[in-house]
Amino acid sequence: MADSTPDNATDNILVRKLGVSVPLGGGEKAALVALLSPSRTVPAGEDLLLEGQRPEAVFLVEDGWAIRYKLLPDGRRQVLNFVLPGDIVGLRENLFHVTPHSVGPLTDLVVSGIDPAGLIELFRDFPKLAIAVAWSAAREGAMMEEQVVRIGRRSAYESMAHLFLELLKRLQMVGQASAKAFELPVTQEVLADTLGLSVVHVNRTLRRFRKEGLLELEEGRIRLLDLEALARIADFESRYLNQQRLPQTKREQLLRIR
Amino acid sequence: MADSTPDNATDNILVRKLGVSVPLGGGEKAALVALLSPSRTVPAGEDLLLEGQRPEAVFLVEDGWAIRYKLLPDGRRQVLNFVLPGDIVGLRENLFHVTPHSVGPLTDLVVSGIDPAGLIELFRDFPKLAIAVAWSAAREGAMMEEQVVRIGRRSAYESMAHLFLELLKRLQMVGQASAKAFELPVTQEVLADTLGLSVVHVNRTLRRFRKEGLLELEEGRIRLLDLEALARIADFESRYLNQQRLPQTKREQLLRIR
DNA sequence: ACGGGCCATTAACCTATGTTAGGGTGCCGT
DNA sequence: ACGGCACCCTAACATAGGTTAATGGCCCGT
Repeated sequence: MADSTPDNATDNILVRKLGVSVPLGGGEKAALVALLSPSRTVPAGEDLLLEGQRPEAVFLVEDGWAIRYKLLPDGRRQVLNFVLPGDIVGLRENLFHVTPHSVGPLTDLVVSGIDPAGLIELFRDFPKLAIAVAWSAAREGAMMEEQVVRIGRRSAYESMAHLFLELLKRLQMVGQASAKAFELPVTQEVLADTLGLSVVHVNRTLRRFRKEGLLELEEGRIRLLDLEALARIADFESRYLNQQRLPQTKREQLLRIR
Repeated sequence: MADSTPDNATDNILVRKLGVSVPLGGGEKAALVALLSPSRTVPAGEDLLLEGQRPEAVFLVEDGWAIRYKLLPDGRRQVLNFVLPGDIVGLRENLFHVTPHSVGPLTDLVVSGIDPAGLIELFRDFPKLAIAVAWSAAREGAMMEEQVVRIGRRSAYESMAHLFLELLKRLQMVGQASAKAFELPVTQEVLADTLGLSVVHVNRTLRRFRKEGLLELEEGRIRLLDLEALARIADFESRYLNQQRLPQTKREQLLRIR
């Protein structure tokens, strides 16, 4: 849930996101904002990054959705994760001379460019920023790990519930979701390619959720009707998204399984 | 296929690995080595990191294998990736209050501790090291993406071939594999939990590979008999593992280091 | 107003993979 | 030397999820 102090509310979305892990001072905020070039809109069809190409630019997504994905030669597609407002695209990829995945918008995308060299400059003067960026990268890594578990060891029913809950939380953090509903500008095909399923089975599974009264989904808007039930089905644990500290006792419990 | 200059051959394994992306000078190498505490051996049963715990230490793995894994409450396990010699454990996790996954040795593990604060200190004096570490983290991210595609969109047959090829390449880079064979200290259950399959199906799939004369696997040693065929089956593309460094000019731009 | 896409939906059928249930081997502790 | 115990292997059967195919709605360009 986004911080609600008036001060934070007016911050740039990037500042707000990085500020979650490390409190940023005025100088840091200003320096960060100064790095951003004026925003422009990328239309829904046009990929920002293409697998196998040289990564050119680094973007901050200010509004809209995109996916990171990979294609197999026979056309199968796997969506790696969703890119939401506040996310940075292309920073990690910039360390390679060839991008390992593509990034394609699902909606029109409002982005502003970031000068990667300038960002690295900044790290020298504001080490906190380096930590904040590293933290954000680590969080992305944690989400990727959840994605592996979802696909590898959860059923379609479980993993779809898990995905919806993750999206809800992520969107709430950037102020783009209410308590239980959000815009979901995604076809069933995209869901299928995210969860490693077929379109037909995604449809079947959605039907089941609807029949059980767990969610409504129409016209690109989803409403999760029973968060408790969904979290139980998915074994959803949002810790990896907000990283609160575990209470002492629970931590002790977790120690010696298996 | 480690670099074979006598100079590199005697380098510490961490130096050797980080040096792949960014050439390191003598001062950098020495400073890095100075960070390492004397190595000790962790027995095969004892987890280095436990999901949900506070991450305490950061290790360099000097010898042996481990897995990063997650457990679901009902006991299902998903292996996220393999930790091989030269890999660092716990650095990313140190940014969180709570570790998102466990790390368990598959063999006795020779590790030496790294002082994370000291490492971050070093980044100030040797920015190249920061880039090298970031590069290594990005490479891990790329491997994780491959893991998602393997599990989500490849068949058991394809994804097992893909995994074996990835392991072959990774081990060759640290001098632990010959042209087509390597030690594989892994039960079929571990393979199953890595690929999101059942043990029985792993066994079936191995039988098929054997029958087709594509590999031999016995007593913890695997030999890939037809790399070409396996690569074709898996659509294996090793670029994400090699990732030559950026061309000079671009890199200088990025670093702004002289 | 029409045709063609794209998308959601459903039913019928199929198969890759899971589950259950065993048997065999080698190793380890007593 | 013996009984676990971990691991590999296999067969028989079960099912989650894939495939194919068809229908209908909606939007968009002409």
